[in-house]
Amino acid sequence: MKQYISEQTTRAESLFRSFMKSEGLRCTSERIDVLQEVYRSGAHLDADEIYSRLREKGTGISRATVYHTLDLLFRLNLVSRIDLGHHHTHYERVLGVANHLHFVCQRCGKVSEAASSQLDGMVEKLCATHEFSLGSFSLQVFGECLDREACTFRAGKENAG
Amino acid sequence: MKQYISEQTTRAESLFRSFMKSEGLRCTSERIDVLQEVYRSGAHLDADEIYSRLREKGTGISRATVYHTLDLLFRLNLVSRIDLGHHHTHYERVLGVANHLHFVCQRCGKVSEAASSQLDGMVEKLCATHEFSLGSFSLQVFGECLDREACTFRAGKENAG
DNA sequence: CTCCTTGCAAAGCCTTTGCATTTAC
DNA sequence: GTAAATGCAAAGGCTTTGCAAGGAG
Repeated sequence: MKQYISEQTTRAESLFRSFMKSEGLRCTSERIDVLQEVYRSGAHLDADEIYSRLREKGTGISRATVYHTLDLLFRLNLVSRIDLGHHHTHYERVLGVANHLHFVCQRCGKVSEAASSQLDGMVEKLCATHEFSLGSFSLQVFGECLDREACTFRAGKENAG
Repeated sequence: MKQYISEQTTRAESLFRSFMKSEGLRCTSERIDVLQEVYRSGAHLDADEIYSRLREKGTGISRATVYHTLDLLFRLNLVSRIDLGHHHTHYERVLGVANHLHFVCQRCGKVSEAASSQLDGMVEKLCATHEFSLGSFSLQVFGECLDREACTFRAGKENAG
């Protein structure tokens, strides 16, 4: 698994470098840092979490740059935006995790994931039918954990709105 | 179609009334107004659009009440929250439109919809497997219109971020 | 050398909150 | 009559923007 993430991170980085070159944009260390943070964590982070993690690692990045870079990565379809019901955007890597969805419990706020082998194909088929070029997609399911013992997670930042 | 929407609006309203009764909450005219606005429009509106539309109709509702009510309707799974990449939440009716998804063009900002007969069943199956009780779901696909002539839509509020 | 990018701080926008008033039941 | 809901305005929190300084190509 660790191997796999590292592989996708490298792949994302090299894709990013060619995108940048073809668009006449610059590959700054800040941009690479943001890309790596999203890819290595493998979780759904919000802009502030990315900012804090990078600052903790000693990167002197600013919030403005984090937001700018996330916009850029989103436009290039290297990260996807997801709405977990917290009234602010979360970001997630695209490469290597296309076929999954999020369950958001409206009672305890917990976010869990599920993979589906069908999902990817289905979205691709729908895009083809509707003349749409697929960049990224996100599927959120809101509801409640059925396992009431598991439904206890509470943390300020992670609770459903 | 108009007949169908009206039917779903009535169904939503009566469901809403029983929910309210069972929870000991009150059916105020403001709450009914918000519910009807979302159901009758049939589109994905944001909180401010709902507020403006109701004000234009002469309803003296406040923004605070619109937000409170949308929270309530979301918790009751009568409306769903969707993220169309505009950094603020849009709302959509749940009853009668479960099996559809949104295409968001990152170039022109246009949002279009597609229905899928498989989608609903697939999400239900995944919920069952993962011990999750389905309230509502939303699927957004970000990418670009392939039909370049159609890809021209530009309007401040509706552009992709 | 150019002009893209960064960082800071301020501004902007959406959403929530506190409190007095109103209202559904 | 009483607890719940509304409305206003202010506060809060996430995101964007303007501009000077810095840096990649």
